[in-house]
Amino acid sequence: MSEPVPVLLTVDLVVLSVRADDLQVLLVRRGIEPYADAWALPGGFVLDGEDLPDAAARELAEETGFDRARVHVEQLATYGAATRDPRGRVVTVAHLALVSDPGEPRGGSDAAEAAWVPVREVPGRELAFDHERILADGIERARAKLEYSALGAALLGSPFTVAELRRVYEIVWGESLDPRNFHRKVTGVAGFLEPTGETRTERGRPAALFTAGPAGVLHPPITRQR
Amino acid sequence: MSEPVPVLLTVDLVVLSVRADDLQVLLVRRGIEPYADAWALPGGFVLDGEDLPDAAARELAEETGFDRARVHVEQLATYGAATRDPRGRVVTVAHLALVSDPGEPRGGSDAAEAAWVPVREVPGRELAFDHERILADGIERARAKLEYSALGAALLGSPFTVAELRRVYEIVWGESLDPRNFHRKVTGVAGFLEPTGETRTERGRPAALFTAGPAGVLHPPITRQR
DNA sequence: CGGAGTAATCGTCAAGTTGACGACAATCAC
DNA sequence: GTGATTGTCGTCAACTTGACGATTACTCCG
Repeated sequence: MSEPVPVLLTVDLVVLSVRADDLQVLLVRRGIEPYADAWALPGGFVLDGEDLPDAAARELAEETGFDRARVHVEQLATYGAATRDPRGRVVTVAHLALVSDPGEPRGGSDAAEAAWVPVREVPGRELAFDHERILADGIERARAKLEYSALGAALLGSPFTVAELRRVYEIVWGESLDPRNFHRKVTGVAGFLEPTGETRTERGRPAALFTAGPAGVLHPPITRQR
Repeated sequence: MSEPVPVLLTVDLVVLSVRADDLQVLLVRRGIEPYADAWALPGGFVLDGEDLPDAAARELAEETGFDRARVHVEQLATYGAATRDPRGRVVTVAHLALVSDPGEPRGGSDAAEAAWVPVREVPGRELAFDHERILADGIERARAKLEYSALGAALLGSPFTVAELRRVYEIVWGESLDPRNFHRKVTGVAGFLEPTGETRTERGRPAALFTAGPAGVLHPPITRQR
């Protein structure tokens, strides 16, 4: 019959950001066994009495200094293969965090070292545990949600221009988008972009500035190629 | 510092089916404390050495007799509020299962009683733990995934007619769909429906029979009203 | 057998959306 | 000023959607 088996519970974070014209993920170098010196997703044990969203927000704050108000964090999936951690039964609830470019990461308490790594360079490095799979799932979730949600803005500081938003889509999806059609699309969906009335000039004609609007979902969605 | 806290791990199942022209969920009456005699989602503890998908499939088989080959099961989300179970720290990994009408449920081992309940009648019954929230999340997931995935077929026996599939959409979404446009849409998306060449007659003109095609995602999606 | 009833399927048309791309606007560097 | 650069607006054909008429192929009943 069902015997309850105690497990250890962790939260791991797929922290994505668009930096240096690239989709990057925050990795930490593990200081302790198992997988000492290997790169891994930031994360840690869920503390006594702590809810999962709290644990994820706490780990994110420890690693990046971001507080939960400024970033998007959502639960991704839970990974519980019996053999995923050699120490025993450790189950992790992975979360996806999208942050705007935070500059250099703060060294966290558990982490010997933290670094932003372009996601396309990750397959070269061996990540600890099943973190490569978790990362792949997180990236796919982010790509998919850009289509129908207002998450692109979470990867940008506020306010932002339509061109900056388009660049986020292009970088995350890895395909180029027509500036005119993208502009028509995002400005045409009610509640998606909130015009500030301000403009910002960098090169060329000044661009209007927007903040994320109240619409959580985009209907109809912005479609990527198949 | 982070002290690992052992937790007990369960899997709970939101088992949905379209029966008697209604979206129904499989509930069990709890035989033991806490929440003895209350209705709850079927589920149970993850066993030693058991992976999460295996645990979910095992629980599903125990409650419904369905084997995993014939149903769609996917991980839904993980619920871990510290106070969700009065016995202590119990974290549950909820799964969504979509099954074709299985007739009456088998009484499971843990469950004193099992019953199919129309989802719209659930708010009247107090479900154990946070199961009401889990159920709501499962229903919303099912509704959303019908739009862009081939999951509708998982709620039907095989083969099925276009009208049966449309009825599934109407029941799950709670809105009526134009038969002609629906037919055009689903037969027009490549790889979605596989014609068997057979027909079935009930009333009126015989309907062509289909099986689910190889396409996992529908592009463009079938949209429901907003 | 000949309707009447019922449901499946095909067609049509206007309205809306998309993709491709031309044109113009508003800035900066010189 | 001129040219380079980028943002924004417009246009047009191709496609998709929503509404709905028409036809087809059965069963049932007299």
